[in-house]
Amino acid sequence: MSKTTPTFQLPLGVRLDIPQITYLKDPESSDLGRRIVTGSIELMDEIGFDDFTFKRLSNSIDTTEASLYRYFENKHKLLLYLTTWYWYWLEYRLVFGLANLTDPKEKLVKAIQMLTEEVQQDSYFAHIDETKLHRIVINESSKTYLTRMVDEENKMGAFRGFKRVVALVSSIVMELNKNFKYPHMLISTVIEGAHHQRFFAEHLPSLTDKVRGEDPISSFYTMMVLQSIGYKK
Amino acid sequence: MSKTTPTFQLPLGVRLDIPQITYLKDPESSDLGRRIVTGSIELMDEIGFDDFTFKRLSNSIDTTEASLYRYFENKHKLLLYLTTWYWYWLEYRLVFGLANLTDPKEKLVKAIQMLTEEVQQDSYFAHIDETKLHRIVINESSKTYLTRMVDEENKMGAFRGFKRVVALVSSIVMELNKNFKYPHMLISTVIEGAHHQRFFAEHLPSLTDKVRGEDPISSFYTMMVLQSIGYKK
DNA sequence: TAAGTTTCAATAGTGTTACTATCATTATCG
DNA sequence: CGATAATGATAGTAACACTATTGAAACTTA
Repeated sequence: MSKTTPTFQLPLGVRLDIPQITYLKDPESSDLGRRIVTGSIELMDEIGFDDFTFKRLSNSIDTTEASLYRYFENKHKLLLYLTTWYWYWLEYRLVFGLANLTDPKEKLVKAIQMLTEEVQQDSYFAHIDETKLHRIVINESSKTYLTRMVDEENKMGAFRGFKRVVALVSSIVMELNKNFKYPHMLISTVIEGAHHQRFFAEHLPSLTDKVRGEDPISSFYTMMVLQSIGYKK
Repeated sequence: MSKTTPTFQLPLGVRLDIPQITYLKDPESSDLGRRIVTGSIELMDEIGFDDFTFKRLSNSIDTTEASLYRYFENKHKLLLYLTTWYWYWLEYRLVFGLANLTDPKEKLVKAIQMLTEEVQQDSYFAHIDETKLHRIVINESSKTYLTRMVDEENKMGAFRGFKRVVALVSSIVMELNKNFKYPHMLISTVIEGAHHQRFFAEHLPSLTDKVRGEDPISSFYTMMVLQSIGYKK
């Protein structure tokens, strides 16, 4: 037992098994590691990925640059770790949230909801602020793959988290319409689209639409999916 | 008359009026300026925005770093210039391509086509390779707004080009269904979505779908738009 | 043709970032 | 208690993103 942060037992003994390409040393394995994760979410949410540096992070969590490099090769890999964590967490919540449902339409609607809505919950996992992490995913996650290293990193499984979520929800689409030709395109469009729309709503509102009394982003994508797969009431 | 590059008269005397926030000195106003634009498209397409530096550009077009800084404040602004150019060019083509059509459905289908298909044409404008520029837009355009400076740059009109394209096509959507609640969301989803899907098709294929004998990206988004606005044959 | 003005090249220099390396110190664990 | 792993402290390097200054062409206008 560590004497500093309490070793919080994850719900149901779950442990998110993040691919190793993202880190050099598992940040879950030490107190410093967890502080790096906590602190980087805090700082990146505050100043954004571009201004985020290992120097600033080391100051804010009171350690040294050199120590950070023992856990993560560079800040890009750290972002990859954080976003991957988010996808695995989302997958976990999806599987859990859909477990008891039998009606495929209901399953799909709930899944789309979970993919597109804002994250309110907090403290599922001790040292991670999911709300802040979600904002980071909205603002920065495209930057994980829009790089020269995509192909190489992809080979090593860096994007497995995102792919699994897409595959999971696509399979529900196929339950509802087995002749649908574009399930993956549809779902990856929804996920990335919802992120961009949240960004637009905050910064470039003329690229979105506001509707009183509802979350237009969730509503729009739910409607869009059902219409696209030709769902009849 | 300049003695170096021939002063190519733009089709119909059109001149794309790119907002000034993107540049310090109009690159259309000199030979060096045009070489910067040509060379940056070439180089950025080749090595990507992240590895692209003013030093490398100055070497490749045989000028100095300092000279580049006279035209563009930094490489971010240069990317902004290039993508804005692309949006204005697209808007121009859209207006032109839809001019003779009266049936709103036909107009919408053609517009979606133009928004989502690959750019084959070339040499509309003398010193710009539109095919390479389109690849840059696909790979890098999200980076123009996913920054800390969005709000500030937006105030100064930096994203007018994108907004105008979205507004233009949204208005066609509204012609077809005046009660539709999410025209801007729909169209900005299509544009950004199509870019991402092209990227996925090349690098992360399990996030897309392939269909023999058609361009699945154009087909998917055309279908998606028509279904979403509830178009009945 | 001379003078002014714009344009660009050349060079140098600064602060910051993204690392890498080394060695001392402190926990942890068998 | 001794070994080993984890961290801290410090230093240093190469590249990058600029800024500043000066001087030479070239082009413009009187």
